[in-house]
Amino acid sequence: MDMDLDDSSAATSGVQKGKRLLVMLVGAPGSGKSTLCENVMRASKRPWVRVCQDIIGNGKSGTKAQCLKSALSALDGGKNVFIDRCNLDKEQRTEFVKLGSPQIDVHAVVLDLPAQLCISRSVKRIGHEGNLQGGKAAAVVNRMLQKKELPKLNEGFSRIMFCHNDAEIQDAINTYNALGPFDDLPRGCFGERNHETKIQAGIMKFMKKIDAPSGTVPKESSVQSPAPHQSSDRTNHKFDRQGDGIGSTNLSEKQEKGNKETSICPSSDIPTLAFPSISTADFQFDHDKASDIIVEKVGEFISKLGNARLVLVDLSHGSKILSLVKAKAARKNIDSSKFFTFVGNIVNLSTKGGLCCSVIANAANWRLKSGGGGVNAAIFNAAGADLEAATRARAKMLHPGQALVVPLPSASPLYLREGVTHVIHVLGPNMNPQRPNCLDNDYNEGCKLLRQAYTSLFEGFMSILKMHGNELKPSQMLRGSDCHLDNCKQDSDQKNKRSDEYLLENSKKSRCSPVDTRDGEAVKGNERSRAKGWSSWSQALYQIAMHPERHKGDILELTEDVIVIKDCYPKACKHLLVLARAEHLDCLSDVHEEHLELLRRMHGVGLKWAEKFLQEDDPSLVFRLGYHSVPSMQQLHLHVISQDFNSTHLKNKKHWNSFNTAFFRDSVDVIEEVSSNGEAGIHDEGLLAMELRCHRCRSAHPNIPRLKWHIGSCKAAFPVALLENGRLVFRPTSAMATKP
DNA sequence: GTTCTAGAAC
DNA sequence: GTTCTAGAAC
Repeated sequence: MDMDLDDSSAATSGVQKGKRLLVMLVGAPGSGKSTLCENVMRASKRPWVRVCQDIIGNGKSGTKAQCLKSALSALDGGKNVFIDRCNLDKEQRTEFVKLGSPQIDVHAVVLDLPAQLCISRSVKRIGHEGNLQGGKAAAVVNRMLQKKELPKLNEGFSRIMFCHNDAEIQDAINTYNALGPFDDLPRGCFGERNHETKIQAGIMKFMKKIDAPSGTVPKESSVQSPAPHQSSDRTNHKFDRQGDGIGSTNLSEKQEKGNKETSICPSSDIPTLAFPSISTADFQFDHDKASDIIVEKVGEFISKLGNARLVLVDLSHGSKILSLVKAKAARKNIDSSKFFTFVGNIVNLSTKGGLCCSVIANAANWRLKSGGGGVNAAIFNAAGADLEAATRARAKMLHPGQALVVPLPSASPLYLREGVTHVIHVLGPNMNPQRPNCLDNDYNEGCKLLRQAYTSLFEGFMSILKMHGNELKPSQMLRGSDCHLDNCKQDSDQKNKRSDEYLLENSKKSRCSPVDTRDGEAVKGNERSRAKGWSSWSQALYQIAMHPERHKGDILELTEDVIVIKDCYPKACKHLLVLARAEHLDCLSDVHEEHLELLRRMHGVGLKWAEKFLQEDDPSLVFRLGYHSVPSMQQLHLHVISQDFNSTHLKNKKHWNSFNTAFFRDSVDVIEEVSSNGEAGIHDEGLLAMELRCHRCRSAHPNIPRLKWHIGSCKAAFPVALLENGRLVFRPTSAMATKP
């Protein structure tokens, strides 16, 4: 037997007589996977082998391929196998699941414990097999959990057991310990914490296929639910559809019965996006211009949507925008079965209007918050708190012209009642001086942004179609007498997939600063900033870069292409900014190959000032030069900052993490990346919320005062990564001071 | 970006 | 009670 395999002492020589099991453990470091294995292997009546990637390479960390080979060999040898590795995403699991066969059941046991608990266990442990302990463990666990993708039955598992605490882990241990050589465990998902159980019960009832697992099943057993079903096989032009007079079709009795019993709305086979007219209500955009743009954009996208439909919805029968769009669409010969207008409330199109739309658009506000009035308030109210949370998890704000696709949580009333699976938030241009970011009647910019908004919206819809398959016909699964649960699950899994792929923004990049938030106050500032959403306070550096003559007292150095100033709120003993003087260069994401020379000059100037401080002020200082991935202030600026971080202005986590996580992009790396890739990597703003760690010894600290107290005395060497490639600048005599 | 402050954490 | 954070307002 290979060194990586720990045979169960209770059944070392045993060979499995009945079906063998491959049990994949899924969980972060510190979740208790190895402990679970040990406990089962100690007491089980079956012969088990543990395949652990941390020790598979002659007692050291090995590869997935080695694990696969060992697992296969153990299974062939008649053993049951635990795959003891994190297996946190589907890709990591796929190859192992393929080892399943009629004689080998593949199970997953998910140790879905709180991240904090896993982190604290990982940080504390010593002698870990994979050497994941102490400081680096926290970062690793955090990173892994961010990408976590829980297993689903349709990956090929016959059984998945979710454990959320130690008691549930003990249940899992008992379950496997109790298994005799010929015992089987019930198939399905057990202990999953989501809201889908209720729906499943409804669906199962509707399908008359309730079939509770038996035997040693934990009583909370459930199976995954399909998404709300599109259960009608015909279109639903039932009530107030405006326009071309296509006849209405009433829902069949069976569908209505099913609908009533399951609380799931009937709908058509045809994927449909219902959207309100963007910007024409509260944002007071001219209706004639808006209707031109709607028809233009619908015409552009309709052919790309396959069999999917677009429906412009408005509450009012006398809606001017609907009439205009209807007339213009007819003149343009847009296929009225693919695009039509509809009078109704967008949050009850199915139950009150008989029009089933799996996707609805929301005329959102920039904060992506509920409230206000009109469609935004209606959708957030109808969808419940889950939509707010799901939205929040994906983005905190929108800029005019952008859209954000949000899969609607399955517990949402809008999902359950109306069959809405996705909401696409869209922010259009504002022409109302009483609302933020008013364009002051600038219809050049307004039309551009409105076009962008519809492009973002329709592309968002296309991304949903692409992901879920244009051709899905869940209605057949519901109706068909031979409907098989696995098919339903597979479909549901596809429909329920939650992924960042849903994020879609038409704007070329995410803007770099929050917009002015004040209702009723138009944002002043230059044209470009307004389009990008820079608010007045965030334009201070831009103003200096463009008008240095007005800021003579603040400027330390002025050249043709750069300006050096002191940071107004220094976060360290020495903290300068080197501003680029180029127009249209707001932040790192604007930087491309043509700026390489400028980047090098900025670096050179920054380095010169660091060396000046080292020679003339304090030779013990250490400097770092770099950019914030997403700056708060407009105009590309290089930070030259000493690493003492001794400043009263350093007050919060964001301050610290903006200089001490990957959010801070070292100038040398930026130059290298732009040189080789044409652009610099932008790192996630989520890094700003990470735990506080000393930049030298990497120790974690609970709050800013404690961290500052620590860094005041920490003399540990800087991490190796910072010492490489001239990322840190020491006094000139140091061998480490290098130029890129 | 900062300031202010409610309320969570201690 | 005080300290600290995080979100809103600017």
